[in-house]
Amino acid sequence: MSDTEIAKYTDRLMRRVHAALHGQAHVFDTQKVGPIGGMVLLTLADAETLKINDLVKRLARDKSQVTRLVQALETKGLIQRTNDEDDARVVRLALTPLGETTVVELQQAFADALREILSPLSAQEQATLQDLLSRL
Amino acid sequence: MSDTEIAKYTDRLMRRVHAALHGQAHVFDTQKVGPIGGMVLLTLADAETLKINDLVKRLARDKSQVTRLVQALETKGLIQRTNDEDDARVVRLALTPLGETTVVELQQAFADALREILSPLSAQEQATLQDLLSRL
DNA sequence: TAGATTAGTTGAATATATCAACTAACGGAA
DNA sequence: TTCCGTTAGTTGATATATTCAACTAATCTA
Repeated sequence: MSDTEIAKYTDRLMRRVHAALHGQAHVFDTQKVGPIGGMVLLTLADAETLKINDLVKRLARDKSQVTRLVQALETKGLIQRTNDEDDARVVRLALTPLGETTVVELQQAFADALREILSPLSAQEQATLQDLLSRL
Repeated sequence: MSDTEIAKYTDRLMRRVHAALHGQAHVFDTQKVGPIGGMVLLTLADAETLKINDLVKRLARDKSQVTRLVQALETKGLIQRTNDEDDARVVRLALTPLGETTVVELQQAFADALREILSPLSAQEQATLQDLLSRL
Protein backbone atom coordinates (compact mmCIF):
# COMPACT_ATOMS: atom_id res chain seq x y z
CA MET A 1 0.00 0.00 0.00
CA SER A 2 1.62 3.22 -1.19
CA ASP A 3 -0.30 4.90 1.57
CA THR A 4 1.96 3.51 4.24
CA GLU A 5 5.06 3.98 2.13
CA ILE A 6 4.71 7.71 1.83
CA ALA A 7 3.81 7.85 5.50
CA LYS A 8 6.99 5.98 6.35
CA TYR A 9 9.17 8.47 4.51
CA THR A 10 7.28 11.44 5.89
CA ASP A 11 7.61 10.07 9.39
CA ARG A 12 11.34 9.69 8.93
CA LEU A 13 11.65 13.19 7.61
CA MET A 14 9.67 14.55 10.54
CA ARG A 15 11.74 12.66 13.06
CA ARG A 16 14.93 13.94 11.53
CA VAL A 17 13.73 17.53 11.53
CA HIS A 18 12.43 17.12 15.05
CA ALA A 19 15.76 15.82 16.32
CA ALA A 20 17.75 18.49 14.51
CA LEU A 21 15.59 21.24 15.97
CA HIS A 22 15.57 19.80 19.46
CA GLY A 23 19.32 19.45 19.38
CA GLN A 24 19.83 23.05 18.31
CA ALA A 25 17.08 24.63 20.37
CA HIS A 26 19.53 26.04 22.90
CA VAL A 27 21.08 28.02 20.05
CA PHE A 28 18.07 29.46 18.26
CA ASP A 29 15.34 29.50 20.91
CA THR A 30 16.57 32.77 22.32
CA GLN A 31 13.21 33.59 23.87
CA LYS A 32 12.88 30.14 25.43
CA VAL A 33 9.45 29.52 23.99
CA GLY A 34 9.93 25.76 23.78
CA PRO A 35 8.60 23.46 21.08
CA ILE A 36 4.92 24.04 21.70
CA GLY A 37 5.38 27.72 22.34
CA GLY A 38 7.06 27.83 18.96
CA MET A 39 4.09 26.11 17.38
CA VAL A 40 1.82 28.69 18.96
CA LEU A 41 3.84 31.52 17.48
CA LEU A 42 4.09 29.93 14.07
CA THR A 43 0.40 29.13 14.01
CA LEU A 44 -0.34 32.70 14.93
CA ALA A 45 2.00 33.92 12.20
CA ASP A 46 0.02 31.84 9.72
CA ALA A 47 -3.25 33.43 10.70
CA GLU A 48 -2.52 37.03 11.69
CA THR A 49 -5.01 36.91 14.51
CA LEU A 50 -6.71 34.06 16.32
CA LYS A 51 -8.87 33.40 19.32
CA ILE A 52 -7.48 31.16 22.00
CA ASN A 53 -10.04 28.60 21.04
CA ASP A 54 -8.82 28.61 17.43
CA LEU A 55 -5.42 27.76 18.78
CA VAL A 56 -6.92 24.97 20.86
CA LYS A 57 -8.43 23.44 17.74
CA ARG A 58 -5.43 23.92 15.48
CA LEU A 59 -2.96 22.53 17.97
CA ALA A 60 -5.35 19.87 19.26
CA ARG A 61 -4.27 20.57 22.79
CA ASP A 62 -6.08 21.10 26.04
CA LYS A 63 -7.43 24.59 26.43
CA SER A 64 -5.86 24.95 29.85
CA GLN A 65 -2.50 24.25 28.32
CA VAL A 66 -3.09 26.81 25.61
CA THR A 67 -4.13 29.36 28.20
CA ARG A 68 -0.85 28.89 30.00
CA LEU A 69 1.23 28.85 26.86
CA VAL A 70 -0.34 32.13 25.84
CA GLN A 71 0.23 33.57 29.29
CA ALA A 72 3.90 32.65 29.12
CA LEU A 73 4.30 34.14 25.65
CA GLU A 74 2.51 37.30 26.71
CA THR A 75 4.79 37.63 29.72
CA LYS A 76 7.76 37.38 27.38
CA GLY A 77 6.25 40.15 25.27
CA LEU A 78 5.78 38.01 22.17
CA ILE A 79 2.01 38.00 22.03
CA GLN A 80 -0.58 40.65 22.59
CA ARG A 81 -4.00 39.84 23.95
CA THR A 82 -7.01 41.99 23.19
CA ASN A 83 -10.64 41.55 24.06
CA ASP A 84 -12.92 40.75 21.19
CA GLU A 85 -15.41 43.54 20.57
CA ASP A 86 -18.25 41.32 19.52
CA ASP A 87 -17.94 38.72 22.25
CA ALA A 88 -16.63 39.60 25.67
CA ARG A 89 -15.67 36.01 26.36
CA VAL A 90 -13.13 35.68 23.62
CA VAL A 91 -9.53 36.76 23.70
CA ARG A 92 -7.92 37.77 20.44
CA LEU A 93 -4.24 37.11 20.00
CA ALA A 94 -1.68 38.78 17.80
CA LEU A 95 2.07 38.75 17.57
CA THR A 96 3.95 41.75 18.90
CA PRO A 97 6.89 43.09 16.87
CA LEU A 98 9.16 41.04 19.11
CA GLY A 99 6.94 38.06 18.45
CA GLU A 100 7.30 38.63 14.72
CA THR A 101 11.06 38.70 14.86
CA THR A 102 11.03 35.61 17.03
CA VAL A 103 8.94 33.85 14.42
CA VAL A 104 11.48 34.79 11.78
CA GLU A 105 14.22 33.31 13.94
CA LEU A 106 12.29 30.10 14.37
CA GLN A 107 11.59 29.87 10.67
CA GLN A 108 15.23 30.47 9.98
CA ALA A 109 16.22 27.69 12.35
CA PHE A 110 13.72 25.40 10.71
CA ALA A 111 15.06 26.28 7.28
CA ASP A 112 18.62 25.62 8.44
CA ALA A 113 17.68 22.20 9.76
CA LEU A 114 15.75 21.35 6.64
CA ARG A 115 18.40 22.53 4.21
CA GLU A 116 20.80 19.85 5.26
CA ILE A 117 18.17 17.16 5.21
CA LEU A 118 17.02 18.11 1.72
CA SER A 119 20.52 18.39 0.36
CA PRO A 120 20.39 15.04 -1.47
CA LEU A 121 17.81 16.61 -3.78
CA SER A 122 18.75 18.86 -6.66
CA ALA A 123 17.49 22.44 -6.81
CA GLN A 124 15.03 21.34 -9.44
CA GLU A 125 13.73 18.54 -7.26
CA GLN A 126 13.46 20.82 -4.26
CA ALA A 127 11.41 23.18 -6.39
CA THR A 128 9.11 20.33 -7.30
CA LEU A 129 8.81 19.37 -3.67
CA GLN A 130 8.03 22.93 -2.69
CA ASP A 131 5.37 23.15 -5.34
CA LEU A 132 3.69 20.00 -4.11
CA LEU A 133 3.81 21.05 -0.47
CA SER A 134 2.47 24.49 -1.28
CA ARG A 135 -0.72 22.88 -2.52
CA LEU A 136 -1.57 21.32 0.81
CA MET B 1 14.84 32.90 -0.75
CA SER B 2 13.33 29.58 -1.79
CA ASP B 3 15.06 28.09 1.19
CA THR B 4 12.65 29.66 3.62
CA GLU B 5 9.68 29.04 1.36
CA ILE B 6 10.04 25.29 1.35
CA ALA B 7 10.73 25.42 5.08
CA LYS B 8 7.50 27.34 5.59
CA TYR B 9 5.44 24.71 3.81
CA THR B 10 7.23 21.86 5.50
CA ASP B 11 6.69 23.47 8.88
CA ARG B 12 2.99 23.81 8.16
CA LEU B 13 2.75 20.22 7.08
CA MET B 14 4.55 19.07 10.21
CA ARG B 15 2.35 21.14 12.47
CA ARG B 16 -0.75 19.73 10.84
CA VAL B 17 0.43 16.16 11.16
CA HIS B 18 1.53 16.82 14.71
CA ALA B 19 -1.86 18.20 15.68
CA ALA B 20 -3.75 15.41 13.96
CA LEU B 21 -1.69 12.78 15.74
CA HIS B 22 -1.87 14.46 19.10
CA GLY B 23 -5.62 14.79 18.78
CA GLN B 24 -6.06 11.11 17.94
CA ALA B 25 -3.46 9.68 20.28
CA HIS B 26 -6.04 8.46 22.76
CA VAL B 27 -7.43 6.29 19.97
CA PHE B 28 -4.32 4.74 18.47
CA ASP B 29 -1.76 4.87 21.28
CA THR B 30 -3.08 1.71 22.84
CA GLN B 31 0.19 1.00 24.65
CA LYS B 32 0.43 4.54 25.99
CA VAL B 33 3.93 5.08 24.72
CA GLY B 34 3.45 8.81 24.22
CA PRO B 35 4.95 10.92 21.45
CA ILE B 36 8.61 10.40 22.35
CA GLY B 37 8.09 6.75 23.19
CA GLY B 38 6.63 6.43 19.73
CA MET B 39 9.69 8.03 18.22
CA VAL B 40 11.87 5.58 20.10
CA LEU B 41 9.92 2.65 18.71
CA LEU B 42 9.88 4.00 15.16
CA THR B 43 13.58 4.81 15.28
CA LEU B 44 14.25 1.31 16.49
CA ALA B 45 12.08 -0.10 13.72
CA ASP B 46 14.22 1.80 11.21
CA ALA B 47 17.42 0.27 12.49
CA GLU B 48 16.61 -3.24 13.68
CA THR B 49 18.94 -2.92 16.64
CA LEU B 50 20.53 0.05 18.35
CA LYS B 51 22.51 0.94 21.41
CA ILE B 52 20.97 3.35 23.85
CA ASN B 53 23.58 5.85 22.85
CA ASP B 54 22.56 5.58 19.21
CA LEU B 55 19.09 6.57 20.29
CA VAL B 56 20.48 9.46 22.27
CA LYS B 57 22.17 10.76 19.13
CA ARG B 58 19.31 10.11 16.74
CA LEU B 59 16.70 11.67 18.98
CA ALA B 60 19.02 14.41 20.21
CA ARG B 61 17.72 13.97 23.72
CA ASP B 62 19.33 13.67 27.09
CA LYS B 63 20.67 10.21 27.80
CA SER B 64 18.90 10.07 31.14
CA GLN B 65 15.64 10.66 29.38
CA VAL B 66 16.38 7.92 26.89
CA THR B 67 17.27 5.55 29.71
CA ARG B 68 13.90 6.13 31.30
CA LEU B 69 11.98 5.95 28.03
CA VAL B 70 13.63 2.61 27.33
CA GLN B 71 12.83 1.40 30.84
CA ALA B 72 9.19 2.31 30.38
CA LEU B 73 8.99 0.59 27.00
CA GLU B 74 10.71 -2.48 28.38
CA THR B 75 8.25 -2.62 31.26
CA LYS B 76 5.42 -2.54 28.74
CA GLY B 77 7.05 -5.43 26.92
CA LEU B 78 7.70 -3.51 23.71
CA ILE B 79 11.48 -3.51 23.78
CA GLN B 80 14.04 -6.11 24.67
CA ARG B 81 17.37 -5.21 26.18
CA THR B 82 20.42 -7.39 25.72
CA ASN B 83 24.00 -6.89 26.78
CA ASP B 84 26.44 -6.29 23.99
CA GLU B 85 28.96 -9.10 23.75
CA ASP B 86 31.87 -6.95 22.72
CA ASP B 87 31.40 -4.19 25.23
CA ALA B 88 29.89 -4.84 28.62
CA ARG B 89 28.89 -1.19 28.99
CA VAL B 90 26.53 -1.05 26.09
CA VAL B 91 22.93 -2.12 26.03
CA ARG B 92 21.50 -3.37 22.77
CA LEU B 93 17.85 -2.74 22.07
CA ALA B 94 15.42 -4.56 19.85
CA LEU B 95 11.67 -4.56 19.40
CA THR B 96 9.73 -7.45 20.82
CA PRO B 97 6.90 -8.95 18.72
CA LEU B 98 4.51 -6.75 20.68
CA GLY B 99 6.76 -3.80 19.94
CA GLU B 100 6.62 -4.64 16.25
CA THR B 101 2.86 -4.72 16.16
CA THR B 102 2.78 -1.48 18.11
CA VAL B 103 5.01 0.11 15.51
CA VAL B 104 2.63 -1.03 12.80
CA GLU B 105 -0.22 0.59 14.68
CA LEU B 106 1.67 3.84 14.99
CA GLN B 107 2.61 3.80 11.34
CA GLN B 108 -1.00 3.12 10.48
CA ALA B 109 -2.11 6.09 12.56
CA PHE B 110 0.48 8.25 10.92
CA ALA B 111 -0.66 7.13 7.49
CA ASP B 112 -4.27 7.86 8.40
CA ALA B 113 -3.41 11.37 9.51
CA LEU B 114 -1.30 12.00 6.46
CA ARG B 115 -3.80 10.64 3.97
CA GLU B 116 -6.25 13.38 4.68
CA ILE B 117 -3.62 16.08 4.57
CA LEU B 118 -2.26 14.87 1.24
CA SER B 119 -5.68 14.47 -0.31
CA PRO B 120 -5.41 17.68 -2.37
CA LEU B 121 -2.70 15.96 -4.39
CA SER B 122 -3.48 13.50 -7.16
CA ALA B 123 -2.22 9.92 -6.97
CA GLN B 124 0.39 10.84 -9.52
CA GLU B 125 1.57 13.78 -7.46
CA GLN B 126 1.65 11.74 -4.31
CA ALA B 127 3.82 9.23 -6.12
CA THR B 128 6.20 12.02 -7.08
CA LEU B 129 6.26 13.24 -3.52
CA GLN B 130 6.97 9.77 -2.24
CA ASP B 131 9.79 9.36 -4.71
CA LEU B 132 11.40 12.60 -3.59
CA LEU B 133 11.05 11.81 0.08
CA SER B 134 12.43 8.33 -0.38
CA ARG B 135 15.70 9.85 -1.55
CA LEU B 136 16.34 11.63 1.73
C1' DT C 1 -35.65 35.28 31.84
C1' DA C 2 -34.18 30.56 33.09
C1' DG C 3 -31.25 26.94 31.40
C1' DA C 4 -27.92 25.29 28.44
C1' DT C 5 -23.66 26.21 25.94
C1' DT C 6 -19.22 28.35 25.00
C1' DA C 7 -14.66 30.83 26.12
C1' DG C 8 -11.32 31.01 29.04
C1' DT C 9 -9.00 30.47 33.61
C1' DT C 10 -7.42 28.17 37.79
C1' DG C 11 -5.99 24.29 41.10
C1' DA C 12 -4.14 20.05 41.95
C1' DA C 13 -2.28 15.76 40.57
C1' DT C 14 0.65 13.52 37.41
C1' DA C 15 4.00 12.95 33.91
C1' DT C 16 8.26 14.62 31.45
C1' DA C 17 12.49 16.78 31.02
C1' DT C 18 16.83 18.48 32.78
C1' DC C 19 21.21 18.65 35.15
C1' DA C 20 24.58 16.89 37.97
C1' DA C 21 26.58 13.10 40.25
C1' DC C 22 27.57 8.53 40.06
C1' DT C 23 29.17 3.38 38.77
C1' DA C 24 31.17 0.31 35.73
C1' DA C 25 33.72 -0.83 31.81
C1' DC C 26 36.92 0.19 28.16
C1' DG C 27 41.28 2.07 25.95
C1' DG C 28 45.75 3.73 25.87
C1' DA C 29 50.23 5.00 27.73
C1' DA C 30 54.02 4.38 30.96
C1' DT D 1 50.25 -4.50 34.86
C1' DT D 2 48.47 -0.21 36.76
C1' DC D 3 46.98 4.37 36.32
C1' DC D 4 44.15 7.76 34.05
C1' DG D 5 41.06 9.70 30.89
C1' DT D 6 36.91 8.59 28.33
C1' DT D 7 32.51 6.39 27.28
C1' DA D 8 27.91 3.97 28.36
C1' DG D 9 24.39 3.98 31.08
C1' DT D 10 21.82 4.82 35.48
C1' DT D 11 20.01 7.39 39.36
C1' DG D 12 18.39 11.40 42.30
C1' DA D 13 16.65 15.81 42.76
C1' DT D 14 14.54 19.47 40.74
C1' DA D 15 12.07 22.08 37.40
C1' DT D 16 8.74 22.20 33.78
C1' DA D 17 4.71 20.54 31.14
C1' DT D 18 0.47 18.19 30.70
C1' DT D 19 -3.90 16.70 32.12
C1' DC D 20 -8.47 16.68 34.22
C1' DA D 21 -11.93 18.63 36.75
C1' DA D 22 -14.06 22.56 38.68
C1' DC D 23 -15.12 27.13 38.12
C1' DT D 24 -16.59 32.16 36.33
C1' DA D 25 -18.53 34.95 33.09
C1' DA D 26 -20.69 35.87 28.81
C1' DT D 27 -23.73 34.43 25.10
C1' DC D 28 -27.39 31.98 23.01
C1' DT D 29 -32.04 29.83 22.86
C1' DA D 30 -36.50 28.59 23.96
